[in-house]
Amino acid sequence: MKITIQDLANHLGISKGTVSRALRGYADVSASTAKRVQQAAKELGYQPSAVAQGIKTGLARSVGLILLSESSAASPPFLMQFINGISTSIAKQGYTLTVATAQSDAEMVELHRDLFVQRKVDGFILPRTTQNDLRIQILDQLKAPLVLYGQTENLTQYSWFDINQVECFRRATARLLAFGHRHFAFLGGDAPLFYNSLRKKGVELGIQEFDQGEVQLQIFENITTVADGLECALRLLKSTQPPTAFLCALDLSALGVIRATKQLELIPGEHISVIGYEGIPEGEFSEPGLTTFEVDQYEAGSQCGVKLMQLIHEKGAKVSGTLTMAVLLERGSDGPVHFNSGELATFVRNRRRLLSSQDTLQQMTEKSLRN
Amino acid sequence: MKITIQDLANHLGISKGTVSRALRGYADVSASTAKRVQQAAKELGYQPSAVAQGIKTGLARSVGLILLSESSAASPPFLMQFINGISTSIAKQGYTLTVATAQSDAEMVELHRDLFVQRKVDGFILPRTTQNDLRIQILDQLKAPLVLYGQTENLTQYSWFDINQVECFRRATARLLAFGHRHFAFLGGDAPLFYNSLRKKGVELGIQEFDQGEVQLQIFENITTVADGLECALRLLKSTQPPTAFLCALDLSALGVIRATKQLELIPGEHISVIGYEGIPEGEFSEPGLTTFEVDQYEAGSQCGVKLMQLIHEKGAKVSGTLTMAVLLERGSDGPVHFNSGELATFVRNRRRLLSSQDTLQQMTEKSLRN
DNA sequence: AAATTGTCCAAAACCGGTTTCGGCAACTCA
DNA sequence: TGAGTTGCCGAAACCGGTTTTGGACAATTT
Repeated sequence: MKITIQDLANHLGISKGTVSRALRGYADVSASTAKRVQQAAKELGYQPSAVAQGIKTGLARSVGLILLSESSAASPPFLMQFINGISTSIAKQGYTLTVATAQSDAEMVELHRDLFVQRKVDGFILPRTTQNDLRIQILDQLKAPLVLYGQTENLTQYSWFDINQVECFRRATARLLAFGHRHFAFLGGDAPLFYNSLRKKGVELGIQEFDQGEVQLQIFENITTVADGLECALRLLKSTQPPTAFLCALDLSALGVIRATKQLELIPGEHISVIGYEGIPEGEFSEPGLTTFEVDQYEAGSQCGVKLMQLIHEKGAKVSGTLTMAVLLERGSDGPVHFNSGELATFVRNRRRLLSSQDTLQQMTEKSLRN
Repeated sequence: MKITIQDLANHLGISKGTVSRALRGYADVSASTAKRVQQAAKELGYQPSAVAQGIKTGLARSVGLILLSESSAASPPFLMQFINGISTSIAKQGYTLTVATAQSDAEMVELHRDLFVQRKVDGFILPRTTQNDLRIQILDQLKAPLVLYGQTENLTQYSWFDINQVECFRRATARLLAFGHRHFAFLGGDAPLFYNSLRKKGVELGIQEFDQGEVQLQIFENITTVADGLECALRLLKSTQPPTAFLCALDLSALGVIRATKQLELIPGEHISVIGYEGIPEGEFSEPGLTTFEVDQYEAGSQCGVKLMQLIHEKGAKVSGTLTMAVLLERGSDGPVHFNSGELATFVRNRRRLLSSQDTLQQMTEKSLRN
């Protein structure tokens, strides 16, 4: 049913070796036969089987991306654009992307090993790197080509791509300090992941450079969803020493903070400042828009793909790391300090009192409007 | 470097044919040698090359999922869970998922053809089906196994899985009619996709069954994002005959509607009703929670995977379609009718007047609170 | 004791490509 | 004209598996 190289050779009355050489553009085949073969291949819709090719070359022409199947709801929002970037960048060389999901960290490591040993993939892209990444260890043993999206320890041995998150958060902190803020909260993300330490370091660096001894910083970890951010911010804002500036490792938690301000009828960008990181689409439509660093996830995937292609194809290719910047989108969720921490606490207290009385007022107003 | 079956055979002093038969569990190999081989394979970490296996069996042991790389922002939210479902369901039989992205509809068709002709995949899962799906046509020609996630015309020839979306929207409509609503808006999604016609049909069916001649229905299409929903709902609510009930083909647009009510200080579930479809996580955290049909995307992917495995492996396997229901999550965004359309229009008009005057009031209040 | 059967495995063919090798014919050059 | 190139292509080996074939030997039957 499917046409093979032998079929094509018979059809043309030449040997399959010649067909192969003609299609791969070898010199020792006459221009006329080469043309004839290519013509016939197109007409009959012949394309060599990647499987059969792979057996000789030892390559599967596919790269692996293995995700932890987080049973909890959604996956990191960046993923689809990242996948898109990878697959389009590797498509040029006839490569495809193999996506698998693991249910646990242990299975994640096994999957990497198995896919490579079975030659289903020629290399891996590793997102969400940790300090001491088990995936890297096993792939090192197997001498499997890999590219990190993110950083880790002993970075010089690997190819990697990352955003300079330290610098992003240093700048965000400096910006808020310049706005006059002195009470900060850092809502960190997944504690085990390397990015989290980088973003935290950026905040600490920013404060350290300013260094007036009057800056307060509260640090939280594992604030990864809107709900987490909402809860954390509510708690903080109701405290006696609320932060006036929220630095969020993730846009999702930043959106949670904004939602918290809504509940307390505070105005982000005025009463408090919030800065996020990642640039997810929802950030544009919140009220006010979320000030955040926009990461080009497509570009990230694309670069990882290109680096991996180099490692796989260019013999003795050097590993290379790339650090780029994300762009700060200045939207409305941050601005000059309005209250200091104490004033904010008082303001919130009054607001809450007002809100509970308004509830009854609201009902009365509506009744009157209806008539 | 990588160990082959020949290496293993030499190491054991037997022929590679015997090794192969031992590992694949053939009967004509003594129990003792079988054990010895399996033992050695484990110790040396031997796993047969999927590529080499594929050449004999003609199978790549991978299924394809090709996505349209929508340059615009995010991808359909359902995707990651769906991918997760596919890949875990096919992993049992040693299959992996090959994901590729196309930049246009034409490239989408080409990619399907090429991946199959090159034997990179053994079959496809087709999400986001359209009325006259070009992917199906080309795969039919190639006799490629395929499973639809969604429906299309001439459905009996294919395996497919879908949610009974007609019934979902019929029920949603009946529910809102029972709540007393008479003015409806249906915010449709991607017009070319088949799901859109199904959901619209459900709404029309629901109204038709009620059939009192007093029901108004406005239909819109291509409302696919929060921003779209927001804009559309604002326009409608400010009109002279606003709908009191919004049936949204997508949760995202439903969230946009809720956001519109916020701007007008209307209360969803009280002043108006909104029902969505899909059950994305954000729907839980909106205020109030979004009433919606929760679709188990993991299960959908899983079922598609299972069906495709049957088509690929069981010779002469029958195609099969499966229709399941989504569960209605009754959260707060819908409820008994409060205003009729005319009353709502008046209410909105007054609210807007109030809001613009409040803006100045607000500023004064704050000033006084600060002192 | 000869014939038959069954057990187990080595050898070889095969899958669909790629690449090496070698040979024929046509050309070049002294 | 004869030796050495060169251009072109068929034949064959190879990649790493699977599967078929066939044969050696032991165990059973007649």
